[in-house]
Amino acid sequence: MTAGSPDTTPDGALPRPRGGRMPRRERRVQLLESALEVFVAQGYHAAAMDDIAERAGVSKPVLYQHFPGKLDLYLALLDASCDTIIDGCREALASTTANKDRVAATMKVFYSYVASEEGAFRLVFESDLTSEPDVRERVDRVTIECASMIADVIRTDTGLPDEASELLAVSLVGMAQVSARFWLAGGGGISQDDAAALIAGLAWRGIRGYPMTDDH
Amino acid sequence: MTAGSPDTTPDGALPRPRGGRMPRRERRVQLLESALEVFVAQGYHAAAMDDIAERAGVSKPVLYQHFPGKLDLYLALLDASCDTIIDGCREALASTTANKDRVAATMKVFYSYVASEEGAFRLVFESDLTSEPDVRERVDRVTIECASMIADVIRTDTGLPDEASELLAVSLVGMAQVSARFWLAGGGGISQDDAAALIAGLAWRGIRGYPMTDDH
DNA sequence: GCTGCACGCCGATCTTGACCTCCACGATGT
DNA sequence: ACATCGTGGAGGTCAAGATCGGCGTGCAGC
Repeated sequence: MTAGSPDTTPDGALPRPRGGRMPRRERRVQLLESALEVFVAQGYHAAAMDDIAERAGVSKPVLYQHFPGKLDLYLALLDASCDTIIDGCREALASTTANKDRVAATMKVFYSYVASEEGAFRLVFESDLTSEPDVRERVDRVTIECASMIADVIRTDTGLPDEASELLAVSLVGMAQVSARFWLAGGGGISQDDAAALIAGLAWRGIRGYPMTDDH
Repeated sequence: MTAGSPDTTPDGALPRPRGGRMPRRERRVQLLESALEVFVAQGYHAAAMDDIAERAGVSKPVLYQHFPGKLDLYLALLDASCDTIIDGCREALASTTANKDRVAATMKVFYSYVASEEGAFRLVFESDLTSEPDVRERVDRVTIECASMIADVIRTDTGLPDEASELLAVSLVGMAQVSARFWLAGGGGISQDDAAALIAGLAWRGIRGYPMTDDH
């Protein structure tokens, strides 16, 4: 079994002779970490199970002992990432009752999610497997659940009908996720906090402009 | 050569005996139309050259007579779709000097682009081939060029620094494209014009809130 | 009318990458 | 010594991109 350099496995651990093994649960966690790195770097289609196994420093059958198939491995990671951003959004909205602060907190959550070291957001915002229904369902659910929480606030405070509130909420989610990804790709001309505050300011100015008496 | 039903090719034309042929330029146009239908419906990876050939009512070697490979076929369609939205955005911004109307016109363009019958926007906003550099470059260029045009207006009217203007512009682009796609998927509870106007109103309220004296 | 050529076309096949599995090995605990 | 567990070298299988070698038609020239 080849290693990247003499005496170490690809992740820098000491070489493990045949049977140099881990408890099953530790191995599963390690495989997920390696898989995430590969899927984030290459996307689903360009990532081969060979690549993932190599990154984990194991052979391919080990992957199949823990996951029924490649798609299952991907969905396990996607689920975790979806939960992260949905939970974060919920917590941000619940963290205060002041709407201006809710907007700021939510924007901060999106920027932190996109900025996180392991890049799990790419499985949600930049998936190349959305033709697969199980993936599409999860990716859409992120937008729908985040928007739904935001729409509840909009509806309560503006009296706008459901469809309008939902569409406004979705556009705020779109603003957050597209600008955060652009900020990340742009190499940080603005700090993360300043960028999040800037876009939160735009969002707040926009959304506070809907008084209760407004109708369209 | 089999057909979907007796006496017709898949596109409903009468069967063409061997040698029933088209001039080269007409054939190329027809192949592009068929390819677009298949890529839009299935995405790049799930679309097979067999599928495209069958949709066009020809054999696979005919595809390779007009396009060096699958990726080239996809890029030809992607380029056309990118040009459509960039040109539309430019025309919308140039159509008036009133900023409020610029915002409305640009939003209308995004909603019309997403609503268009053949669904070419999916190659730009929902591509599953962004791990391929040639695709990534084009898809990013749409966001960057649209945002750049919008940022010029923002910078001129607010005096905000370049990076801030760009980021605000990108968030407006994100708001447009994500809300338009959500509106399309939602089955039209709101009319296209009402939806575009609603989101344009949010955008306008947000962006007009940056007076020249504002600093961050 | 015949022949040769240009053009557009296709059935069959090749090639290859990658998902997934077979069968057996080594380490560990009892 | 044996059972169990975690593991790997090797390879089966197949889908799909791409190509080979040749065919049929229409037309111009003789």
